[in-house]
Amino acid sequence: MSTAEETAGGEAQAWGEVTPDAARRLLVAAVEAFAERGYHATTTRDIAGRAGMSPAALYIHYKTKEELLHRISRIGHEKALEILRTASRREGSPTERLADAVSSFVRWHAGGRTTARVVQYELESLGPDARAEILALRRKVDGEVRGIIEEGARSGEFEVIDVHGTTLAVLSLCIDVARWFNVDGPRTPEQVGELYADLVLRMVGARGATA
Amino acid sequence: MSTAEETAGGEAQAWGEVTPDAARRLLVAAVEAFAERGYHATTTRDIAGRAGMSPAALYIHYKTKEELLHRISRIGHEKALEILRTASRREGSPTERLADAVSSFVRWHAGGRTTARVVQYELESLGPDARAEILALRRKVDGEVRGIIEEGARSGEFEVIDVHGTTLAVLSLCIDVARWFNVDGPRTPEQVGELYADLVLRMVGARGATA
DNA sequence: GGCCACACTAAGCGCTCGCTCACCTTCGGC
DNA sequence: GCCGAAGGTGAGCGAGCGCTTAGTGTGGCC
Repeated sequence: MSTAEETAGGEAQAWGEVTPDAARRLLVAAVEAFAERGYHATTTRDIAGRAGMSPAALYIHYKTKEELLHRISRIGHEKALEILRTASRREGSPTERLADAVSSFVRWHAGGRTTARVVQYELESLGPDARAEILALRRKVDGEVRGIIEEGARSGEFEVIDVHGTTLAVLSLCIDVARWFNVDGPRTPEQVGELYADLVLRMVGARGATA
Repeated sequence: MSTAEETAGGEAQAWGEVTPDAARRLLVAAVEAFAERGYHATTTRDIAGRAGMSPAALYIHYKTKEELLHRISRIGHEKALEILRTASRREGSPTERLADAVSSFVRWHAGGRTTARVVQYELESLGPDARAEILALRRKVDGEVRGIIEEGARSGEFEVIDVHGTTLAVLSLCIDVARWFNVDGPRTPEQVGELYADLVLRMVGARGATA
């Protein structure tokens, strides 16, 4: 924990870019509500209430309830993509970069579980246009991970039979952390990140994976 | 595809035990609707319509919409548990049994994706009592997989640092198949099952995992 | 053939949903 | 000190929700 914002109820630092203050409070309230109950089970009255406002206030800053989900989903996916890009483009062997990518991606899913849940599991609540936009971002996310695995396979550093399938599995493993991770559980996000990096290196047959 | 029931729209054979006929049709309709749109976004009118009945017909066979979800969830979890128990209790080394468990568990999640989605992702839509009952079943599911991994670790056949964490990851990997698997995609459930069995054997450091 | 239990429907109740609208504050600029 | 824009509220709209109720067909049993 390097900053105070990472404590319970936090994650808010990620939304610093959202500008009028009231709009940000509504967005954060929506993230919490969507993560707790799901998009369809959340009412606009609940969101406004959490933000300390009347139900009508929501519609000053957002056209519809769906626009809230869309905004959350886009910002979240951009953040996820940025995390993987940073890991992918740093210096180092494919092994090091894959371990870095997995551990930081997992840390984000565990530590920011509230946000990650909405981002990863409420995709289908979006309308067709918004969903298409988000799916394009997801393909880029896939591409970053596949790139590292492909490189390791080409160089002989990894032993992978099915690059596409393995990429899918690695991402799936990381994403599902948002479903089961429990803040009050026995593991910190850092510990899960480390464990998962090790497991993934084993999956790709990286030489020197923890024996 | 060994039987006609496994074709599109199928999965229905799994509900053979549900009687009378109308109650089963409603249950199958509910599974499809919940999987497509989620529990909260599904209306009782939609379920009844899919089953070719009037909205009121639902309440002859089920007390509430939630009872439908509860029934689906319980039957599904029992089926999942049965699959893992069969693999866990057969003869063979931990390696063989783990490969069998993962490949059959994954086949179920991919082939019966509709059902598996509801079973795995609509848990939180249940009320407290029903959820507690289902969570007990999930702990048994965990136990079956952990048992195999523990045995392999004890005998030295596997190289596992964190048995609990690895069990969690293996199950997570299998379960998430229900989220991403696409019937029209390039892989059959059998192929995904095989791929995943290999990946999991690598994760546990099984000797003789595909090199 | 009369009767009842059962499965089902048409209509609709009470409620809550997403969202709107008329109105009220607050505040910087002149 | 007045003014308009920006940000907010209270009340309430039409719609659709989960679920109920009164009534309808139908098949098996004596």
